[in-house]
Amino acid sequence: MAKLQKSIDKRNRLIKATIQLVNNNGFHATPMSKIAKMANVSPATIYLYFKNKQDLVNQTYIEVKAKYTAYAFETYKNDMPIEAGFKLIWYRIADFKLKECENAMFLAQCDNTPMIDEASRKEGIKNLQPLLDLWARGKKEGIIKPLSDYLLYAYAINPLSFLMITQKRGDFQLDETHLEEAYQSAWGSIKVCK
Amino acid sequence: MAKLQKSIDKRNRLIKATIQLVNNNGFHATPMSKIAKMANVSPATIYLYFKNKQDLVNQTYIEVKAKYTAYAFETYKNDMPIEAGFKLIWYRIADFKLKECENAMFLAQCDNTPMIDEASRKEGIKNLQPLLDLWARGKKEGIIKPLSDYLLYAYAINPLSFLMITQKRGDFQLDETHLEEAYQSAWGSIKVCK
DNA sequence: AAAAAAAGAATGAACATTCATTTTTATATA
DNA sequence: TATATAAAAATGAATGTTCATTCTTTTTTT
Repeated sequence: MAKLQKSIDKRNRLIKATIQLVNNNGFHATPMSKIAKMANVSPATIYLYFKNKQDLVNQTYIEVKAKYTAYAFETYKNDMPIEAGFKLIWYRIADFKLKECENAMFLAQCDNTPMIDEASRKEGIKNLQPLLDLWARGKKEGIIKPLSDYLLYAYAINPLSFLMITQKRGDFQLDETHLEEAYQSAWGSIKVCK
Repeated sequence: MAKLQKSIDKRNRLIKATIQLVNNNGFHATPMSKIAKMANVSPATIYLYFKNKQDLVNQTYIEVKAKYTAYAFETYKNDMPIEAGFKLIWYRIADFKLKECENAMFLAQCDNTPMIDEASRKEGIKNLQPLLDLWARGKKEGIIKPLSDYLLYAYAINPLSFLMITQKRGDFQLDETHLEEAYQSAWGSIKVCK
């Protein structure tokens, strides 16, 4: 147990270092040697945990994506009313993007560059199912516009990534008021207008 | 004239090659030698046109951003009615993102990674002024929600980037119908609801 | 005392940038 | 107009560095 514990801890430090360094410098400008140093480990040790650099970043992506969706759906029950359920998930996602900024920035970079394997990307998307189910239910009930999931995601969820990035750059502060406004815009863009 | 013409042509080829290679491989996985080869030029020649690799990518960014905004506002007049003006600009932007996919993908990658200098990024944003002016006018007239420009951009414009990327990945096809739906979502998220 | 984990140093490839020449272009002269 | 020459542009090869990965040895665990 002690051994396994130690290993997991080391692995976590490597993943954490990868996130921070890739956020600041990008994937290819992040040398394995720096990751090792930040994780207090020898460069060679990384290869005991990961096959190579690509594998390290793929696994990091999958892990962060899983953490993200776990957080998003933690308190959601799939029999909730549509709008309440959506609001809950939306605020959880917003929360994650603002509080777990490091993780969210990492995902944004992965999702907008060719740095992640196609397979790992697919793997990461799976966890979003509960939201897609909610939308399907909402469409059936005539509450949510009958649009492609991609369109719904583009308008209801993705703007949060943009706002997080501008916030991280210091151009803009996303406070409580803004958050409520953003939610209204998100809901306004996907709900059926009466 | 012949000489200058030739130079501009070479510079254009270098910028085009940079866009294509960075789109496919990312900034740091794109060697100068490959850029040179694709532009039919010696590696050393690049340094006659650009100070170094960072300068090359910065200038490419600024140039593409300028092309993007020029296209967006080409037919817009600043005395147009709010909704008509917005609709015009929105469709021009959509058009650009779908037709000039290479250019748009490049901008998306630049805007979501640390690959561009802060100064060049600022430079690129300036050209967006006509849209901000339109929004200011719309807010004054009570037609557009009194939100921060960043929020308006996040909901009205940025989703197009996400849709373009998913389209490029082949996950989703953004046809005429979808485009109309997307416009309705965009306008729905920023217009004052009556 | 054997096996597993970790380490630091070594290896070899890739790369940005520069250097020494060559080629092209522009200019001046006859 | 044709030729010589200076200047500019372009080149391929060289340079020195950085880096991912592996190798050999040491340390820790069982």
